[in-house]
Amino acid sequence: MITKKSKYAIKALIYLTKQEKSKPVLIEEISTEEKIPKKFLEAILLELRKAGILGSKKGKGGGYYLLKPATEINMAEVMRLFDGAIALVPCVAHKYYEPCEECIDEITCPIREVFRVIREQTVATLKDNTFDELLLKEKKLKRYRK
Amino acid sequence: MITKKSKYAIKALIYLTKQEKSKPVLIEEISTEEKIPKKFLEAILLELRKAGILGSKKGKGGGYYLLKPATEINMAEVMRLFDGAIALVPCVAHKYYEPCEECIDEITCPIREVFRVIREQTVATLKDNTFDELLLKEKKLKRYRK
DNA sequence: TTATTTCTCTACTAAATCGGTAGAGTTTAT
DNA sequence: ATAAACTCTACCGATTTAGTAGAGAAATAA
Repeated sequence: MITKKSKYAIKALIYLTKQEKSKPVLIEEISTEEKIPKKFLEAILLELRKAGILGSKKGKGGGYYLLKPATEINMAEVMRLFDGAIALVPCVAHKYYEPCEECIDEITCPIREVFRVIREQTVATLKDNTFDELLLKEKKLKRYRK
Repeated sequence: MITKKSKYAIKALIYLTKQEKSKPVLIEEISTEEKIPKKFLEAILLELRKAGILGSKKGKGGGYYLLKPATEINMAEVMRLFDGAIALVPCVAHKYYEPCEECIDEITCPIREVFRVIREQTVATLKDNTFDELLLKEKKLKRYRK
């Protein structure tokens, strides 16, 4: 399962994607609109800023805003930031590779093969979903509901 | 990430798949051969028995054995048993569905759409991998190494 | 029938992670 | 100078993970 941090981060980024670009949005506003505990959200937005995804401005008229266009931020990037590896076993992780401690022979491990495929599928899907794509999806879903 | 319990369970099942069927194998043997802590493995095998995947026999000549043919046990089943939902968010889980607490509108949630696709891909891959398929994969990998 | 073998069950525990909260500090605009 | 905002450090309770300990029950063999 994904952590709440990741889910909150994705929601906050969707919210920011909807705004007029470069206009800073208050933590407070995102917190109430998206129902994310404010203090927790603070930490999340800070991490997104340190990762170069968001920019911030202090003082009156301050807040957070997207640094990159929404076409260049995807779900894989965000999830890796907050949850670490996307892979289900460390030995097939890309950015966070580690041998499985209890593994006897990585090269001939059939479990590894399966999880390698799953990781590739998952990462591909997450990368396809940039934040503008997510907005598009939401619009489509809202049309269908009517 | 998958838990060690799941990984150990899969390894133990692969080991049992390799044995002459219906011949019980000692916990001790699986533990030393697959390098799984014995006491921990006991709990795992017990759970597999309660799930109807393994049978057991007590006393001398006892041990654990597969109850179903290896073509009818797959990785999805095992992982669900030990780790619960395969989905990355509860709202797209199949066997373990729960609404996301912080979700405002499930029907128009674009995040949900993405995770629904990922869950479908992952489950399909895990289901394809029955234990006889895993054995086959291992054989192929061993051939290639030579 | 008694000893031995082997699985079964309950209870505990140490460490890590998750999902936060508290509060002081720093920067910027007015 | 003051108020508005983000920034940073430190903490905390609950849950989960990865085990361990030890007694019990059933089956077999002597």
